[in-house]
Amino acid sequence: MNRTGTPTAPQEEWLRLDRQICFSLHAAARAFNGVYRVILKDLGLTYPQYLVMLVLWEHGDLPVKKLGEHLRLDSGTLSPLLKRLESAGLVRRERSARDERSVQVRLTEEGSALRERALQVPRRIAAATGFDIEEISALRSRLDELTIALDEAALSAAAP
Amino acid sequence: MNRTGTPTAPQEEWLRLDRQICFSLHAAARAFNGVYRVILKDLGLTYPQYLVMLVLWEHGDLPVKKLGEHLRLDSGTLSPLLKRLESAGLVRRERSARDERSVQVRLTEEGSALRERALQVPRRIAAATGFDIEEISALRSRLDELTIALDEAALSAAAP
DNA sequence: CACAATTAAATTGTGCACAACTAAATGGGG
DNA sequence: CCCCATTTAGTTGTGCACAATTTAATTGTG
Repeated sequence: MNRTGTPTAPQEEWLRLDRQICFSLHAAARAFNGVYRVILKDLGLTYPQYLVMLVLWEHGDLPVKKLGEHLRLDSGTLSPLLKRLESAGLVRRERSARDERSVQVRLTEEGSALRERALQVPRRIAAATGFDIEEISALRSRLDELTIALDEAALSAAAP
Repeated sequence: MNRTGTPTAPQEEWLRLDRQICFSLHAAARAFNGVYRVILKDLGLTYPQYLVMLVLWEHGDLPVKKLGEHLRLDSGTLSPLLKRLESAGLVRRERSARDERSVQVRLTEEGSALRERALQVPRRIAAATGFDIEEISALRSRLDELTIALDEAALSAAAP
């Protein structure tokens, strides 16, 4: 490799590197998932369900559409997930009166109350990473840059 | 926050930060997945299938167990995935003669040949990230550290 | 040798991600 | 005012991740 990032290594080498980076990200996401799984078991939440609850706790009641924008998830993922949160008694779903296409997701008493118990989660996760808050922030920034770049690339599709 | 990484922010603030880091990683993994999906469509592979093929191209034929160790995946995930790769004609699965519990995964001619077409994938992915090779390597190192720490934490389980 | 413990795959069941499609409500242009 | 494009949720089908269980082969130990 050289300082400009222009590939000089043979393609074989690139294939090996590709395995490393895509595998690393994949593995890290699953490792995170595993730690959350353990810690969230107490709360009866999965990791994606926890993400939904975090958004609702932060922003209050939201239509499914807005929830999906915050989380980059579509109704294909959210509809069944919200149905499970509803049968767990944490949210209610109500058709909006103003626009009958829209479904408002509302925290129940129980859903709001769960927030108190969730307050200890981030500390435990941070402890599990062994990273301090600045390292976490730095990594987060890198990942966000990456996500933005990748989303753009996915839009401009599959040109070689 | 302060320079030691000791939390001084209120728990409320931590909840917001937690949303950010776990969300960032989750989103980055899915964005990566999306770009691979587009690029791998040509090859008729999904992202996890591509990971399996990369390991086989690099290490040659392997038993399911070893494959799982390289990828941190168990037979619950690999068995159906390998079945799909087999019906796509890319691998064969054969019970080992020496140890009948073990199943050897072997590349077919077609599976080996696919490697040639895969050689262009990493360049296209790297282009999509917009990162140069050193940035990618640095990020990879960070993620690997994170994965190791998280795996350890998951083992020592759910102590508050 | 016999038998219990271990190991390797596969299977089953749950949940998430996403593409493709459907259904219903909305809103703007002729 | 009516029709049609758009918007919002939901549904269906495929594939992955993982826990729990099952089956079969192997290994270790008395």
